[in-house]
Amino acid sequence: MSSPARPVRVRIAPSPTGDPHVGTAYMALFNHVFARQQGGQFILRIEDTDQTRARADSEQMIFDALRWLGLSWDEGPDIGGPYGPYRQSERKAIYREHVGRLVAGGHAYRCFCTAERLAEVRAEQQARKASVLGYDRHCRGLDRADAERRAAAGEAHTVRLAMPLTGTIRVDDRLRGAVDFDVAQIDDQVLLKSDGMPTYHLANVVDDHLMEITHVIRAEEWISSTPKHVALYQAFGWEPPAWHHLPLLRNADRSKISKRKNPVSINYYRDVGILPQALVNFLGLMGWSFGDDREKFTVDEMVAAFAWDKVSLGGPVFDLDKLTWLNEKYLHELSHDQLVDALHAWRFSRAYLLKLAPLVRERIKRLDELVPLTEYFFSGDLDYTPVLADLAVPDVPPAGVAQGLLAYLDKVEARDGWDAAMLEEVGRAWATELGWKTKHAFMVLRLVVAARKASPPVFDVMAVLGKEVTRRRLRQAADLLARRA
RNA sequence: GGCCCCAUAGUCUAGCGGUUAGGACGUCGGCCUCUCACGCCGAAAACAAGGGUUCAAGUCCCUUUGGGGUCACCA
Repeated sequence: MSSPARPVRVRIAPSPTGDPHVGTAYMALFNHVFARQQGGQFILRIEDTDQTRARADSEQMIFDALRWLGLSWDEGPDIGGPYGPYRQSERKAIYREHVGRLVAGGHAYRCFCTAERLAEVRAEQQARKASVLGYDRHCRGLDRADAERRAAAGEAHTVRLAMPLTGTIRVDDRLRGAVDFDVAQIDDQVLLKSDGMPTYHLANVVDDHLMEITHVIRAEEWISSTPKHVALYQAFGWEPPAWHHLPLLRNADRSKISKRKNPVSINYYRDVGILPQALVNFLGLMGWSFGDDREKFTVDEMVAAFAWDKVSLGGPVFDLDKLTWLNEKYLHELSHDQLVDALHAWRFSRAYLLKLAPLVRERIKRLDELVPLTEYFFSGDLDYTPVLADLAVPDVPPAGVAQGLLAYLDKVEARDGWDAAMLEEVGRAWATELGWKTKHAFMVLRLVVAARKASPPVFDVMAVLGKEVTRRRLRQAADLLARRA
């Protein structure tokens, strides 16, 4: 922004820790639109520095979901580019070298504090209701040569940023104006973890600089860590990008959108038959408008009309009803041919029927029984009213059943992949743990996913139904049971 | 709790000192119609509160209230 000749380069940096998130799509849309309008580049960078949370199939799902939405990128791990690698786990040497520079310059220091000590410090601060929580800078005063010796000897440690001790740091947010932070509020952030991986803060600053990112367009939740990033830019002697913090998508209760309260996986919307152009359009309506009454528009139209001053900062509630209305508009616009294509891409494909075939083959006496038998595979939310009485486990109150269902969900989500064997393995362990007979436990699951007492093996049903729809049904049923209690 | 952000109907939003505060979703009513849906017409529904500034405040400033975010070897 400071030198107008510099081409606009923006990025999104999702971490592959689960399902492709609508928040990722939301940020991708605004980055993509701005880059295209400015004739710049949009970069996709994978922030996979947390090995404990990384999920094997997650990265590919992010690519697929964004492609499905039509939000293309110019550089990324899958297509390469002149600023690669675009996967942070492949850039460890770069971060290490930069941290070395910081330490040498006195802008960072090695910290040998154990997780236990940090927990104690935190507990102590909470106990005395300290106004400012955070690291107590215990290792900041360590003799430098001594610290280097300990590190060289292999002693486990992290590297922390030595924040300025007095003064304020100004974040010039392009959407809100200047935001000042008192450095007394900010502790010495870990830059390099003891496993040698960088934290987000370090990796993000180093990569944004090296990749020549000009505008950081990200969610509002980052705004309070931005002063740390600004301090890092200062420590490196680099010029920070232009900051744009967009509002957070919200649940109906206005908290930050979360899977506990709202479907957040892009795959969910795909699986219940939302068209990609409707989802993208809807996301464009969240926090942005043409300035007139236009609500239905394409990405191209948004690119043509985009302006930062048309962004509103109140956190928008993600309203499924309005998304559905928009989807209806797009659906009605399709030709018969296109409708059939959409249905085919959704569930009426040979591939999907092939998944259904083994489940129904022995259960139908005539072909005309297929549809009534498999209706719940082609439905979104189910109506549990007819089976409400059966949706129970002997001697367990409804609230307990609800909790049990959510517990199953948690266990299953902690695992990679989605197949019947895994689902059953988790299911058996879960039933044992709760002390529920498998017969009862599995019947409840069956009623949740199929809303009927007769179905193919429940874990096969869940496998074909997919994670998103299964998750939603478990939550809906749990909510229903919790409300009855 | 500290710090930071935000504030027009239940929801998404227009408004950028002078408007009967506009549009959309949802809700309700009606029309159309063999049914349903679509479509069309209509209704109820908002400037969080209090102080300023100004001839004039939804619009500018302050305070309060409310909501949110953040305070990890997660991003």
